[in-house]
Amino acid sequence: MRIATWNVNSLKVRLPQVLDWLAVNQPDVLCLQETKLQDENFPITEIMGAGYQSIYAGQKSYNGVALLGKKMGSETATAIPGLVDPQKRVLAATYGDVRVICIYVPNGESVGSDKYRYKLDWLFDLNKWLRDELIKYPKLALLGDFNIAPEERDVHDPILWGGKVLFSYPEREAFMGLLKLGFVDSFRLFNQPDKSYTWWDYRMMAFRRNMGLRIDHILLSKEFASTCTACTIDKGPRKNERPSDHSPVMVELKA
DNA sequence: ATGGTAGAGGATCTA
Repeated sequence: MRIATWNVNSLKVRLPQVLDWLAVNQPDVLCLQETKLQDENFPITEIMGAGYQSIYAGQKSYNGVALLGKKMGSETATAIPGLVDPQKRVLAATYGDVRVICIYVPNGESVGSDKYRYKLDWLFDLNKWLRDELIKYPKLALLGDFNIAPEERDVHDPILWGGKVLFSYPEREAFMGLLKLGFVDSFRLFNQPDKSYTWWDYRMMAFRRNMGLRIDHILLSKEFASTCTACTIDKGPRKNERPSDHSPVMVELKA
């Protein structure tokens, strides 16, 4: 089984790249973030043409998440239970005995801002919800754009980024809080190239200079992680014309 | 101290 995540920064612009990527990589489930599409505009027909079923939760202009599956998912959830939030950042569905939770964690803007507070509160509510989900679903994948670089080696310049949003201690503690629930960072189960990142700013030729951060993650429940055979970042799409600023990440799992 | 780019939508807001 293959499960992948990709922040596409507008599915309208990136649809041809997503269809190409699906054809080459054939994931069983692809999680998308920042679709920036209202539900009535979701390209279900084009995606069906590539052999995938769509589940989506979108809004105008911002945010928006989707799950593309070779089979249709069930038990769909479009928000953290009990959290009233007009921002579409969560989408969960069950594929066979596998629970997939796609998240687009708030960016946080800058440390100390209202959006930063919202991010930390949101992460607290996510943590609370996932305690129950882990009990309910032994095979659980939590993946998406976390907007957090957990460790120094996940940041091209940890001195420059020290204390800044995406790498501040409260955010990194919230990430560690998810690991403490029993999730495993699948990327670190394997030897990886040095300076592996998933996001590069569009500005200052950051990609060419590999000035990136690893902020897109695939966390697996312990039982599920024991079946994981690979986790890879695909830098290819970031080299496309009109690329997303994020690269896809994918895990492979035994049977 | 602040710019640089991209996307949505039609002036800014968000990232």
